Amino acid sequence: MTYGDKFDALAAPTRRAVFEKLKAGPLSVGAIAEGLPVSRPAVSQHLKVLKDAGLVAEARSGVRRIYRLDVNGLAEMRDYFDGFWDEALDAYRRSLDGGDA
Amino acid sequence: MTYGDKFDALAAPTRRAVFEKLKAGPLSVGAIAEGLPVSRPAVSQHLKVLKDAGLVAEARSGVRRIYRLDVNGLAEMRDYFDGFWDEALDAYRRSLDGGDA
DNA sequence: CTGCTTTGTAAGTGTTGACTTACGTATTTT
DNA sequence: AAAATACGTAAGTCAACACTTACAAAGCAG
Repeated sequence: MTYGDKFDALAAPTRRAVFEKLKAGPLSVGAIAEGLPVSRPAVSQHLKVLKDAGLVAEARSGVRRIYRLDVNGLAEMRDYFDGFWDEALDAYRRSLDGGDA
Repeated sequence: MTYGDKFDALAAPTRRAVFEKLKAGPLSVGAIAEGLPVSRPAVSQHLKVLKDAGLVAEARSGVRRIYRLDVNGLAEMRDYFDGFWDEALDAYRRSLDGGDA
């Protein structure tokens, strides 16, 4: 549930493909696996990692499990990244001021 | 130089530590390695990955090499993430409209 | 209740990669 | 020029992990 887990979860290309498929909306495991070049169990394992990282959420619907993006997890990651961005820009401006004038 | 390379570069904890050290400003390789629980060559290897991913830039200064964050690479990653965020929110709102009203 | 569908999990395998030590190279200093 | 500093690179090792097949569980249809 930390930043590191999220970056780590998005590192593997297949897992990123799973994640991006959910951009369009909630999907069942089978629907996610369709078109991907890996087996369905592999997709299940990727979904577990994404869920543990707080990037996706799960809902039962009969025999299916519907996965969707976790908006809160996305917000956390965006906040972290925005903070990083601000600090980096500050340091960049300082380096221009003090270092080159 | 793509998004995937950037996420992959930030997945490894040590490499993320190297990256975050550069938030405060440019540093030499030795200064980066100081305090980290890995050898200096390991830091060199991490810096190569970060540089290939477009996240850091290098400058020679005498016998030292000064590394700094690559603002352009950071901007690319932020843009990708913002786009993702927008699409995800759209899909989220659509799912609330059509699915639950 | 029996069978079919959908999914998660266990166990095993192969590859990737993070790390180490040893060495080569370039630049500054005396 | 010789020695010292700061760094990158090569080679090897060990653990992590993405993936597979086989199996178990849970819900729905006949």
